[in-house]
Amino acid sequence: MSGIQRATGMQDTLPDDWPYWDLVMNTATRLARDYGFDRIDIPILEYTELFERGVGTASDVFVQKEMYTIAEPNGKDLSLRPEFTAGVTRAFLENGMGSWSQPVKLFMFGPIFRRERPQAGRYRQHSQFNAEIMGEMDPASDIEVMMLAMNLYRELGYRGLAFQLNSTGCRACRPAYVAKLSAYLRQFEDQLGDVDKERLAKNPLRVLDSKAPGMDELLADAPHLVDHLCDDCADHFGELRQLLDALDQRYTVNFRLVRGLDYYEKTVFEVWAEGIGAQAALCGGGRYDLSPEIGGHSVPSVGFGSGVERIILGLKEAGIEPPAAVEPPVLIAHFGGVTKVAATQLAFRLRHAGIGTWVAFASGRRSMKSQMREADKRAVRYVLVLGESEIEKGVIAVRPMQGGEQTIVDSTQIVTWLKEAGC
RNA sequence: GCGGGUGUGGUGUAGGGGUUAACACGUCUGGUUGUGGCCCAGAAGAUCGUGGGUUCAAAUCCCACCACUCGCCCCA
Repeated sequence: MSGIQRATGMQDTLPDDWPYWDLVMNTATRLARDYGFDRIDIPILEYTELFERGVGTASDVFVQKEMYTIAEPNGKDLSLRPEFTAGVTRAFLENGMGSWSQPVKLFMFGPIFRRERPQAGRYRQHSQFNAEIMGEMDPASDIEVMMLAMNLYRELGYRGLAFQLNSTGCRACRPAYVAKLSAYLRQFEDQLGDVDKERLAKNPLRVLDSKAPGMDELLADAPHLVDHLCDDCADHFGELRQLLDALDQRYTVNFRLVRGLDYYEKTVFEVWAEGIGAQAALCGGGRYDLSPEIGGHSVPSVGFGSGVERIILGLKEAGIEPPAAVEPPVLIAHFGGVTKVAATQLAFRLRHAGIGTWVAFASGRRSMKSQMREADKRAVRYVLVLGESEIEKGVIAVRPMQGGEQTIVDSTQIVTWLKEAGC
């Protein structure tokens, strides 16, 4: 087609998709509230500097190439948020949440923007469900966040879910490990692809994440980060695993799980499901402390983000159907003129009474047959026929569309009648 | 930013140089006096992604671009 199209990587969410969105958002909200999380909304636009200092320290690619930035006359550029974490951390500090009852447990929904190449389950604008526990170091808080994600997918009907778990250590223990890993990888440098050679030079941890063929063999004897944790990180990880075991949760300690945003420390995790193209991860999360980066005191936090479009894609592939949207059970047919006026009045009377109602529109005359066809396509339960003769007698002809005899109902009784019929 | 695939009415497809671009589904109207689903009749709707080029002639051949799509990078 010609004319203006959607911008690259943007999606229209059509009416047929909304049952899925309702299902996901309602389930997530209910679970989050059961777990003691409160909803927060934060701006879609923030000063670019926030992301530069928050996310930028971890992933310069994000900030330099993947953010949508709007130049402002005063020089304080704004950017569409590429993730939630920097924004909630800012909101935490700005609203003095450090003086609320600790920890602060928040969840949020909303669009996220990243200027990357679209592919299956990945868009330039996508919506995330995020949950964060802020101001708490206890590994039990890691568990709550992880279980919120897992149970969300379970309740939605996903099968074959698995936790992928790792610890990325902390400032104290990670550098020594990275040195060991680099030394190991340099032995095989000539076997690495261009991309991995560059990673080895810039950020060796990311080589672990490589999808290049032959990496399994190459990394077979690579050192594992979990074997090189400091006491603090090792204790945290150990307790986390104990708790997962106590909850009978299956998980894979995946030494190659390295999150792209490496502001994470200690816990990192994903939940994997099969069949979403190359995007197996339904969510990604972990422990972080972004607050010092943006000028605050330490706020140890743990959270995750989950892409709603990706969740829905998986539901569709698994053949999981959401409850159908509730459509009006009644359509009013008329013959124009005074009957149109009466039909319009009746429609609003029914709607005020809480009965969903369609009215047949017609700028001129319109055959009963045409209106009945419309009623059939709209799958209503009753057609209320309102013509001259009905108006004269003060009645309405009620035609049941799913079988049964057409009946005459007194106009004053129509609401009661429909309610009793279950509308 | 890099690579592969694809681009014909709303949707799914057919047509592979020659006057009115076909089919199915969908949409709308009608099938006598005010009544659905089946059936019948009819209508609307595409300058064949865009722009160049070759040719007497291009939806059909060539080039470029764009979009969509799958994957890489990165990530939910």
